[in-house]
Amino acid sequence: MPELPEVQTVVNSLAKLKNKRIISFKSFHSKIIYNLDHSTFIENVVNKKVDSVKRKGKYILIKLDTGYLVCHLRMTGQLFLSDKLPENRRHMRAYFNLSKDFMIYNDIRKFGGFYYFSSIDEFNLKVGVDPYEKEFTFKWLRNGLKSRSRSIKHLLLDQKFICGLGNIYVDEILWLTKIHPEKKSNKIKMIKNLYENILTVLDNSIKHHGTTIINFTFDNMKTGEFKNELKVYAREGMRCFRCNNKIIRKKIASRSTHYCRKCQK
DNA sequence: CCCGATGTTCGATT
DNA sequence: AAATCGAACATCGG
Repeated sequence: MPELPEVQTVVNSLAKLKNKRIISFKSFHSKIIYNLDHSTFIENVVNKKVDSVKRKGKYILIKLDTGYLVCHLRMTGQLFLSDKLPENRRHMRAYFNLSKDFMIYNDIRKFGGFYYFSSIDEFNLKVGVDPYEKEFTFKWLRNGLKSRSRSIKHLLLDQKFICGLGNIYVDEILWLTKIHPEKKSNKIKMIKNLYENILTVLDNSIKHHGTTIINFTFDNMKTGEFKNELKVYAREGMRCFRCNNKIIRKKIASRSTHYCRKCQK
């Protein structure tokens, strides 16, 4: 579910986590830690103080005294701060006790979870370039597209290339740039437009606190309003805002893809 | 009731 | 090497 704008929204909502200390960790789902066994994870995380909360791609990076507590929300994860444990704990998979309050992790589908990395280099192996990093330049994108021949939809979804884009925003960006999602990346002409539109779409969505279709929430059940700004995603059968043609939906790169056949070439 | 679909990622198989 | 598929899991709608 959450892509870069939603994860950024969650990171912003966790600002108060800075300088708090993790007193204890409790989990209710055995696969919640991806890269360590539970006792090793707890040894590394408990009694550490939070230095900063940032994001790379779709990962939430919580820098501790030593090492990084990393969270990925996958499809339905929700991470938020609360003074008390919620009444409804049906989907609560874990929580961190922060002495005065809690950081709670809910996840309907149980795909998401946590990592601990002792160094950021170890984490960085998992992802490519984030659109908000200085490495993300027009020239970098042009070289990346020219040197590959996959469909642009597939390439933009590849987290080891650009990290942070997912199914909603790739469809939105390609619609805005008038690029057909199956176009091979090395044949694309409007790379400058594509580069600018990646940042434009992400900026706009972050301003609206991301997109809530069904499950995305931040800061304990607040929802994102970018849903109202979507131009193609979830608009199958409706009219294209640009050319009035019907928006179609087709599986591309194994993902449900929305586009306008008439004005995306 | 059963089938398909859901915003993600990983690993196995073509 | 790159594309495709299923699996991880819960829920909802047709």
